[in-house]
Amino acid sequence: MALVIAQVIVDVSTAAIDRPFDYHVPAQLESFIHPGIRVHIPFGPRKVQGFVISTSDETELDEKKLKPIESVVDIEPVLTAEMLELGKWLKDDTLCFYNDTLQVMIPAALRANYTKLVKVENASVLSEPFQNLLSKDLEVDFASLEKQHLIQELKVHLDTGNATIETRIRQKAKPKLQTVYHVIDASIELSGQAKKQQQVVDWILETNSKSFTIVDIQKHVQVATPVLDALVEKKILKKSKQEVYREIELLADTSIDKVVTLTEAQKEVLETINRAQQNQKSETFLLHGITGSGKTEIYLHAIEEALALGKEAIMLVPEIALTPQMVTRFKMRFGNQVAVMHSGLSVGEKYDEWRKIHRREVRVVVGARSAIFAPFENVGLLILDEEHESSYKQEDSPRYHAREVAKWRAQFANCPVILGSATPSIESYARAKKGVYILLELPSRANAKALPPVDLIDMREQLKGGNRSMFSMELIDAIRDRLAKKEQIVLFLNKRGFSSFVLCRDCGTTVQCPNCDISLTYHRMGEALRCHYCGYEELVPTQCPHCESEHIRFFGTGTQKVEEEITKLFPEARTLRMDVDTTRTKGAHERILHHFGQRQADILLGTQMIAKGLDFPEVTLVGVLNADTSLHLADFRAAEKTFQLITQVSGRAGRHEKKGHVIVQTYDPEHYALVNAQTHDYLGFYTQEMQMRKAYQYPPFYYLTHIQISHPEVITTADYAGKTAEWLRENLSQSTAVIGPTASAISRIQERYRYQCMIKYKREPNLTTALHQLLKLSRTQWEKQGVRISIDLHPSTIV
DNA sequence: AGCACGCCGACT
DNA sequence: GTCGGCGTGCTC
Repeated sequence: MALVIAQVIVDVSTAAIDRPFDYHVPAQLESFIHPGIRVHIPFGPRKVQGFVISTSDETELDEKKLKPIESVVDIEPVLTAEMLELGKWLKDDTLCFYNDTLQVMIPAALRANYTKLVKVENASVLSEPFQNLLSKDLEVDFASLEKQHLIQELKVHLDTGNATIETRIRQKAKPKLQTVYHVIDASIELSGQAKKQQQVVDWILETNSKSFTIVDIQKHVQVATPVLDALVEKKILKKSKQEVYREIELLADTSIDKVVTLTEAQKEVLETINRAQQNQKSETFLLHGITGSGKTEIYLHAIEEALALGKEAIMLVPEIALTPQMVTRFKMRFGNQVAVMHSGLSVGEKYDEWRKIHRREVRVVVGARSAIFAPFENVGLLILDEEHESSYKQEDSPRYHAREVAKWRAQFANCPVILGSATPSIESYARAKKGVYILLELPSRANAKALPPVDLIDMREQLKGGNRSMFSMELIDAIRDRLAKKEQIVLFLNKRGFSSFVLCRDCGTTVQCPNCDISLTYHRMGEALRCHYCGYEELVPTQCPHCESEHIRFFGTGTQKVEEEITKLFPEARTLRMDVDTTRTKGAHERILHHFGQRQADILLGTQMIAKGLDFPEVTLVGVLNADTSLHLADFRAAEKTFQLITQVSGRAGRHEKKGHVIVQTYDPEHYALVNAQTHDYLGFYTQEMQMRKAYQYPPFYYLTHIQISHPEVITTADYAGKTAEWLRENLSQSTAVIGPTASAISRIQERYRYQCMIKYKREPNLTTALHQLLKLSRTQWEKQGVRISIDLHPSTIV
């Protein structure tokens, strides 16, 4: 009999371990071991989990060196063959380890949790605190012993063999189980005293039930589990556990899905896409359609085509656009054929949605970034709505971009990708112009409504005129007018790169985070100051920590402050505020929008999260309070982001019968990003922005790679950043520019100073090889000094 | 990443 | 004399 060997990627993310390890497959496991199955394996002195990536009947190693696989974690593979391939590509594309890319493709619930567990033979010889920690099967967590300073004592018992240590591998969530009662024999006689039990039996006979849950019966008979258990005891019922999915709450809004007849323009676009689907062509379409042009309707029809062809579809939307409105629309169209994945779900809920996909119970997935890894095996269509959104890029390792993953999967599956947006990213539009993508345009609104007029209000003029509030006279008048007409208003506060902080008016001190070089952000809730980078939190001081002055107060324009001013200006208006503070709890997001949709408020005030996807017929005024904050970021995409933002919010006004109006307040009304947003001129903006990108040598004319060096001491950081730049200049071609090192915009995060280098290049065939060498150099020589290096091959924001 | 093996200072 | 510090090197 052939010797069976499995190649395993071990769940340890380190360079030295980043390769397959061979394991012997014991005979009794042979039929279970397939690529994509996870296994428990001994690794050195410990036990870990790993992914089987392939099997074979030979090994290059000495056979006797192989250890056997201990057990399988899964019955069915959690990763398809495609995923194993995708992971291999993705690790090279993002410069991370194979294990990282495989882990990112499975739901968090399945990722292993390792705990060291101490088992004791004889508890009576232990000290009292030690005994108190033990569970009833004489086990205790190693970490809790450490906390109680019982390691010394443990060592003694490890030596005598009275205690042993083992690693326990746990999963974060399990399938939810529900108790089901099955009827065995309802004809058994009950004693006259058992009234409740009799009621149950009567109900069973009446409805002729074969099985039911406690929830089912409680709708008709008031019973608790003891009664049912008594019936189980009498062999009338039998109890069993059954897997159920966690129910995801949806505030149903049936008005959303009306069957729409497509316009000629929509039909044409759809036909082009469907042709690619039918011909199994892996093409990338850039669907450029202005807000309200009916892109979603095209997605829905294209998905229908995919389903008709017997294929599956994945649709990505940015996190904040994954509104209940959007989800409901999909649920109404595709019923229980859809799984939904977004960050609002608990780990368990995400796991359940993932299992629906895994078991092929659904054929459509709507979700945020990570839904691109939906384990379908017969994908026919991939869609990224709002393709320009930065949330498609994961900002920590593996730093993947969902757009690139989508294109890879499309090529693998021979199917099209649709990138849709009203304001495509400059890179994507440039690619479409070059013919790399196929450009599809929807230049007018589906209901032929004109885009709303946009007024740019120069806030400098307001200031000159003596108006020091954050509302211009024009905006105040417009709000007053809409309130009188009982129409709704959306006010948008641009908070990108902006937050409220505490400032001492006497000495000018701002309260800084002790770990990061950044001002703490003021949160009214709990009167706390929080660091947005490390989570540090403290109470708002009543005295300046520097000069002890009591004239310390928070500054900056938070949504709460705007809300106060609205109340002052318009006492009669009902305002809903939507920001990180009011949407922290589960479902809060949905509730606020639902209330606004039900017209329980006149004004919806919010940040980024209200910029997208909202469609309320009564909204006729959109106000942008401060267009500038995103304009002056130290980021080459600042203008692009501002243009996109203003265009997106403007699209919220007057989508239906009533005419809309947009007021944008700014200190820089001549800026091309704002002027082009005012005239709804994407092409105009694109043309000017491309000139800037060309002049300053930014993407899409040049590629960028961002390298960050960090260390607890500033001198060491600067020193190694210099070494990095020097090394890059020596090892990259002449035409490639290495910029820096410079201190990062946030010079310290979590007690580590940060310096960065930027590589600008047009063609650098050896880039990844060189970067691998740099990483190796850093690992072997710099890491000992505590220097950390992180590389982002295609940075989307530069902070 | 862990964990063991291995070589030099302060203690019963 | 031993206990224990953390440097180095390996994990199929």
